[in-house]
Amino acid sequence: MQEKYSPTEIEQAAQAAWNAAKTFRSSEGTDTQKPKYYCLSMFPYPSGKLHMGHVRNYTIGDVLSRTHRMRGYNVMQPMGWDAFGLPAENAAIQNKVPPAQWTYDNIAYMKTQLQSLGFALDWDRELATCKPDYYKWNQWLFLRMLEKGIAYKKTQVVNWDPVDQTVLANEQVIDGCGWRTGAVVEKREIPGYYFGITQYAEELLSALDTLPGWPERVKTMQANWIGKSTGVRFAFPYDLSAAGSTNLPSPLAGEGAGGEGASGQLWVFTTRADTLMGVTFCAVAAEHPLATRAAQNNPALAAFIDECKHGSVMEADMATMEKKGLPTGIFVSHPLTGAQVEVWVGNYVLMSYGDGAVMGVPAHDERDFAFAKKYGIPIRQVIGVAGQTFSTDSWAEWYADKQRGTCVNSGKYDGLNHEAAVEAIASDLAALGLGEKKVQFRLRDWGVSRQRYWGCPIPIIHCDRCGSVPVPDDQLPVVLPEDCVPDGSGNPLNKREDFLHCACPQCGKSARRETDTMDTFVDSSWYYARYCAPDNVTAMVDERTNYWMPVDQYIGGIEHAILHLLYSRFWTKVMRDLGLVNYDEPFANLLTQGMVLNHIFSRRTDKGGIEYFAPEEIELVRNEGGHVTGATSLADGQPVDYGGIGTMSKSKRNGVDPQGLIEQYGADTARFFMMFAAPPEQTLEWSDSGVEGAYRFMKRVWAFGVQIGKGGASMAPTALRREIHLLLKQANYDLGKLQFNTVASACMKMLNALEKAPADPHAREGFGILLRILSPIAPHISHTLWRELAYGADILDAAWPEPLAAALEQDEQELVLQINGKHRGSLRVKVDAQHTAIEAAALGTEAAQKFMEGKAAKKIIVVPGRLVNIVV
RNA sequence: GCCUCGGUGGCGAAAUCGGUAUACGCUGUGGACUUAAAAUCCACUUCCCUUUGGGAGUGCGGGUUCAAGUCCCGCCCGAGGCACCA
Repeated sequence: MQEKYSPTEIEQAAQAAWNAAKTFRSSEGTDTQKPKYYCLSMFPYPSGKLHMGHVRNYTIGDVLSRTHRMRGYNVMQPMGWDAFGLPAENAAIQNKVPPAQWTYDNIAYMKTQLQSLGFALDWDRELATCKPDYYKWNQWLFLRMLEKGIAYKKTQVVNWDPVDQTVLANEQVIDGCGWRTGAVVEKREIPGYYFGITQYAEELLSALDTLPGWPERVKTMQANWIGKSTGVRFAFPYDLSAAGSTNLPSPLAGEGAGGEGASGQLWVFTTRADTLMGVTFCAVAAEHPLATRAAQNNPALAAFIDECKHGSVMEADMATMEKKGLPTGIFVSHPLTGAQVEVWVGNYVLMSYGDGAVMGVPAHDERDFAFAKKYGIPIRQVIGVAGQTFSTDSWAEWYADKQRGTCVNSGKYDGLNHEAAVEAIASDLAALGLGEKKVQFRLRDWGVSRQRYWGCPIPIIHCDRCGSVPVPDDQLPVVLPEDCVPDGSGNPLNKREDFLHCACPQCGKSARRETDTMDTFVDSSWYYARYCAPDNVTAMVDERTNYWMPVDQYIGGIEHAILHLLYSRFWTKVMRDLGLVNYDEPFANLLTQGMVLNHIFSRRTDKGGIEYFAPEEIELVRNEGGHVTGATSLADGQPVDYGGIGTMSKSKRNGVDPQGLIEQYGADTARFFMMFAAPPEQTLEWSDSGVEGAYRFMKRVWAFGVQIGKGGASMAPTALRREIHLLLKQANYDLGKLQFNTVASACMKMLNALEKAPADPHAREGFGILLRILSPIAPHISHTLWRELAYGADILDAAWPEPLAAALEQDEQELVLQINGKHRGSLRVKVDAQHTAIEAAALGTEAAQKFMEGKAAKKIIVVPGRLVNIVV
């Protein structure tokens, strides 16, 4: 055994041994005695290099995999590549390399990085979503969903760059302008395919209760996203044939929502039907038929509608922009009073949400209040709270209070509370045939069409005679050509005659292939199921999937809390309903790791885009307190904008490559430091100060192993033995909480204790416990020392240590002494001492005598095993 | 803007059910070893006060309690998400 700790040597040897023995190959049912444990970390996008977020993610998964293996589970931990996506196209634009080649090169390099970290991965199950044998099944399931009506076609609104004549991703829109051209982005409606996730809204919401292994915050976020609300959908009738505002209400006007005829009904949804008597205007989206109609002979309105169509489609932009509106001159009738209500076009009303129209109640909705103040629309109070005075001068929180408010100025509804008023008004609307109570979801259907090259082709053929025809199953997969090089001016598939040209499956005549590809969230919605049957060429999944699924522990970034996790849950339910799998939910337990953050530096390009700088390309400017305030480019010495801290990502170029760390200190140090730095769920601002400490610890573990020898053990209890077992108890408790930073601490505390008593008869037992607790975090050094010190053949086959009750026993314990809640000393008592004895002992202490100042004790609180508080 | 989470020494953090705030580590300071440096080891390291002792203290302001980092109310700041980044 070498005197000196040499990580490169022992890590390469350990990894070679694992590879040769295929140690981490998993198989189903070979050992039916063992419960299965499917441990899955979210697969990476092959962006080029690993970053610290990956190291954190995959080390967490590895710690859990190795711990469960030692605890006797049949473990599977696979790895693959989320290989389709936008960055490959951006790289192609920059370097003129085909996305396929760039992606495969990145996968090859990142695989060597993952392997050098010593993860217990079953590489036999590796998959990449850009390979036809994987995405064939995206296409196959798409066709099944089309047959069942879960997939369908309708128009979608996209960001359109008028200069590049191309669709932009939200990420490519900066302050409403195209990232490369600087042109003001337009909203454009184009056809696209959707998945009917709203058909599953109710189950996606209620089934959250069947997921006790998910963090509450993730379930709350998903529930809010699905956004179930009970309200009233009702109509304002209108008749435009009688011009002007004097037209009489005609509640019996023609049926149909938002009809385009002269008469019709303007439908809206509200959760505050109790405020219906306070409606003073309606607002519709720029694309609403009534807006279109009004604009026909109103040039100012037409111009405003045009203006509404500029800017991005992002909700965050919509919510923060200035709320603007313009009256249409069209009046609709209040469904209950018949009063005339003017219709406005509002830039904040979305056509894609609900009916594309809302009622305006300025007195009881903060946004409507601001809108009404701005445009001089009447404000009519219809809700009151006892003791509060309403004023149209400024908004007050209670105006929208559902709990305390009751109806006022509302005729027959006066005095009713929120619920009673909603019931009464809903039933009156229903009697008129103008509305009903309705459950509505905020969740929208999932638009999956992307006007991009590097993705899974949508298996549709367009025929002039037959229309959109599904590609027959026996012609799947529709293979994406891998030699295209996008140039930023649209999808290169549109120029590929060999891809475009095909025969119509129905009539056999010449036809054109669909060039849109699928959202990459489709790829990641079922990869976890494919890992279970990666080699099946005749089916998407098979019985092995039902053995392994659901995933016992899923680990990934909190940024995926809503979209990826919700889409995966939806996809699972679709597969279940198609009879492909027998489980309802894909992920039994979920650990959402906090993001690893780093400073972001950027500069505006002359066209209004943003150019990011990597940390190694800049020099930091700090203030006296050491806080980063700015930076300059090393290349040109000119200042760059400091964007604060944010997630490490390829696009912001602020990722830190772990390679240097691994080469300098070894994988064990990198892994240990990553686990030690913070608890997994917490956001972590990257800093490598402290890596030295982790490395020092590894060296000390090695040095202790070198000098401990192979001596035997005695049974006599010692202080060391008690301390080691106490730390072990704590470590096992923390492991159960997935709090690995304190497990790492426990390892350090164990070593501190061992170093103080190297000659203790229990030192060898204690070191054996330390090695096993450490092994999931730093597997190479533990593997090597376990074998060298003859604890056993392979530490992976060793039993996980449990604390011994005999080692923890004690007959005295120390209690904290408080006087009036202040810490004043301590006292030692027998473990089995009665309360009265403890009280007497406490009162007899010197500290009690001193701080009670001769006063009598009013009350004595004894917390067993912890403290005594004397109140005087 | 909306939804979710977080804020504890100079820094990363710990504190299990409301019960000793700052474990473990980093940095720093002093010392040992060395011709010297590195490495290693030892000691100290929340702040304030004149102490051998005492006081304050977990983003800010209130509250509940014998006792609050932990529970309640109101703010401030940071991060994640907001449906075409993944």
